[in-house]
Amino acid sequence: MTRTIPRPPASMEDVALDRLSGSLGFLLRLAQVQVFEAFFEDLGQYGLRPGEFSVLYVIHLNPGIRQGLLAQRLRIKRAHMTKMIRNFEERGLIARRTPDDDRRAIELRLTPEGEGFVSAHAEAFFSHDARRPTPLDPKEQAQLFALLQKYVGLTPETTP
Amino acid sequence: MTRTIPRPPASMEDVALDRLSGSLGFLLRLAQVQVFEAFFEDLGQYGLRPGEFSVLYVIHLNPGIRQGLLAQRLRIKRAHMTKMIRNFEERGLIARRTPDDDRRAIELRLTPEGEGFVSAHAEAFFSHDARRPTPLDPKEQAQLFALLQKYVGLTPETTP
DNA sequence: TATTGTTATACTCTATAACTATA
DNA sequence: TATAGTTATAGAGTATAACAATA
Repeated sequence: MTRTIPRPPASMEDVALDRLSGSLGFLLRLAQVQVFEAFFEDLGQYGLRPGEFSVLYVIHLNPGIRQGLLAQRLRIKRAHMTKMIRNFEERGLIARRTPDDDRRAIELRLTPEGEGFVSAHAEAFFSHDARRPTPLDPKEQAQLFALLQKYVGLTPETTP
Repeated sequence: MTRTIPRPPASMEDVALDRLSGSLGFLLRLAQVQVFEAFFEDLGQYGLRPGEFSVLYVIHLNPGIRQGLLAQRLRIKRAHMTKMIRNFEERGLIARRTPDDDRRAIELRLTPEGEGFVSAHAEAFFSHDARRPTPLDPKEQAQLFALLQKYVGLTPETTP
């Protein structure tokens, strides 16, 4: 019986991960880093950030949506949403309005400039996934989408 | 032809996401927030954080691994890894050693305390996924793992 | 009393670049 | 000249709690 003295790994492929490669959180993190890296490489030059674009896009789809509901849906903390929204307002991309029936609330809409920003970048944003070569074939990609959507409790709206 | 005036959404389910629900980055973010929330709810009381545990676990599996290689494998920035490692050293969980053949480098090993920490928490950490009820059945979960592993370029080590 | 949004603070992680000591 | 790790700084995102205005 020979006991192997472990030699330190010399390259990334050498590094043992064992059960870590079966941890959902770990895999999601690696995947997200990879996706974001590709995203910035591709679209960072336009000053387009995924979180920001998502917020504007959802306001575009849901004119008059309240800040809190937007934060809840996108899983962004209310306090952070306040800062993002103020930033957008300063850039002239959104307009805020207090509705008469609840003067605590704030309804959000895109300004014409905001609509312009969204339509100018929507194609680049949404076709990004498709343009990137991935190790997954189209069928596997569709499966991955479906599983993630189910996992997070979203019914696929794009493929009804 | 009636043109519907869009009414602001009143609840999360009402919020239209359209093509956003087909964006990989968006889905990964939602999934990760969900997983991390569940993780902290479950294991936060032990001061166990996913990133930290992963680092210790990988050192445990790969004694003598260099800091840079560790950072590369876990996709943690080198500058940030320096801080994490120093923190672990201050807590007595890891030991650093400069090898003779390359005095620039630093080899990392767990101290007995570090080994104790890892073995004390490994079961809780790795069984976390399994204990959590998810909307996915076991077969779907296995599929999701396999697809994510393939996406990030990991061969499944746990199920060879 | 509870809710909507705001403010303030602190912490984590990231991004970047300049620095040291070795090679 | 290049590499391994360090330091410093700035920024994004998050977590938390206290607060004002309104319901």
